[in-house]
Amino acid sequence: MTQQLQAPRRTPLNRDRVLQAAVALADAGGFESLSMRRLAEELGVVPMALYKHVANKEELLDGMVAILIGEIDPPVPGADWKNAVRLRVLSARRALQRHPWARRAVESRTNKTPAVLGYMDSFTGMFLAGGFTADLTHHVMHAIGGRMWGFTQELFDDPEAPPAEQSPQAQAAMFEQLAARYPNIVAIATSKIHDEGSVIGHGCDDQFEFEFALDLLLDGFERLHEQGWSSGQARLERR
Amino acid sequence: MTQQLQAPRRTPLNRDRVLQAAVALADAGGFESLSMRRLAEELGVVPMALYKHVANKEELLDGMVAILIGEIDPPVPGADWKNAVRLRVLSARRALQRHPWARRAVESRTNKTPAVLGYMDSFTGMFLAGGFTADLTHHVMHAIGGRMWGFTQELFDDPEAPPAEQSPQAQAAMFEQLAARYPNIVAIATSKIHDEGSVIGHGCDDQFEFEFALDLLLDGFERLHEQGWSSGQARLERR
DNA sequence: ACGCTAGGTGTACGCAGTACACTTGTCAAG
DNA sequence: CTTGACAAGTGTACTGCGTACACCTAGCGT
Repeated sequence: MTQQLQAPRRTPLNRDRVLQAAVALADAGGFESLSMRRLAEELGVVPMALYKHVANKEELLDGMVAILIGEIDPPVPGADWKNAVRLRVLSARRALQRHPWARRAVESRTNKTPAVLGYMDSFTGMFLAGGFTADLTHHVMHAIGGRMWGFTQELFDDPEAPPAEQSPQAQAAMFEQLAARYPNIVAIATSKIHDEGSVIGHGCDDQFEFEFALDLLLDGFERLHEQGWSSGQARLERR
Repeated sequence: MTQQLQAPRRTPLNRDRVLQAAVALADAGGFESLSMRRLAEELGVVPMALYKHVANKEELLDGMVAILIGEIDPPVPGADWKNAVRLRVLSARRALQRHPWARRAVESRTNKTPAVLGYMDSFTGMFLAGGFTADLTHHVMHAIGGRMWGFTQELFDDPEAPPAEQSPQAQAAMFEQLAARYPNIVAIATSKIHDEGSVIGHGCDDQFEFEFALDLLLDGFERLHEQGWSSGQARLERR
């Protein structure tokens, strides 16, 4: 009785609702905009209330990463190792793209929560199941590194915000200057324009770039695997 | 006269001294410990004084990255592209290791300062000089991504701080649990122990891992280059 | 002698994370 | 029905951060 009349008596918080809200907040406003205070406000609660459910902000981030990992597809059952890995990495990549904050979160964490370990373990298992030696698997896991998480250092992010309005000759002058200072960058940018009939600063096909590197690595792994590569032998062969 | 008697009249700050001090501070205390206030204190000056020399903290970080880039060796003149790239990346890696804060700094920045562009340009030039097409060079630059900076996402960082003192049977129980939960990770860790006669948590040979992935990529680049690879053709061939 | 300017100061604001002491609603045991 | 333990939420306060803005001051060219 007292309940429905006065205080709306919102359902109490719990760890999961806190994490979900944090994810939603970061999805909407980016990694930077996620603060304990804003999160609390979003949940209609005083900041310190959150600390009944997560120990501190670090743990909050760990929990968010765990949610992210939960969204990555498990290995597809029937596939050979190469396809299995490929599909899974691309699934991870999609998850990352749904949650742009995640790259920063993963980078900032010294990953060793159960969720992270579980993901890495299952990932490792794909190579072992494919007949890789533990040795090769180990190095391969290192090599795939960040890519396992579905991202790479995006180098050519947004190439120089919209050029603002500028007279054509000013633009040409600017271009001259760029070409003088960074001839090689301009060379490859120019070749792209030629291929695609697009304007400067068109941007790259991130997905293509990502798969390019991924497949290069996977092909390399395959070759080593077929050759019975081992790290001991490799060490000896190093100049 | 007034000078040498009273106020010690320290030499005035300038942008360079500020940046150098910032680098020193971050070297000593890590990325997290670098704040404008601490930096000012280190320089014997009030925080706001720094803003006469750098616009804000972002610019400070950009300046620090520029210093870092300055420490990377230029391309060695005589070498073929592969060696040139390899040596340069390893030089970048050494610079990164001298300045542990740099990974975070580079990650957090949306790199397009002149220093960064200059480095990328010169890097690009190594491939072009090696006879790579602009097309291949472009994708290769993406693929080498973070590695160009001398780091990769270090996944297995410090594997579980020193095990603390614990009874042998407690340790064995712990191991059982780990093995049950993360069988694959344990499998590769165990194989490493076997090879090297070392204890658990020995850690990885980061340098070896780094070069492993680097060479895998470089070999891949070489193969594509020899085959006259082009992205247009590659797109067509994708399933 | 004078005022401009570059470099340094002081004060203050809003935001962050979180320690610590408190109230309050719920429910099981006496 | 009382009680008192406990989990959830509150309020206040502290420290540290980046930095806006007004001010001072020494040294210089005119």
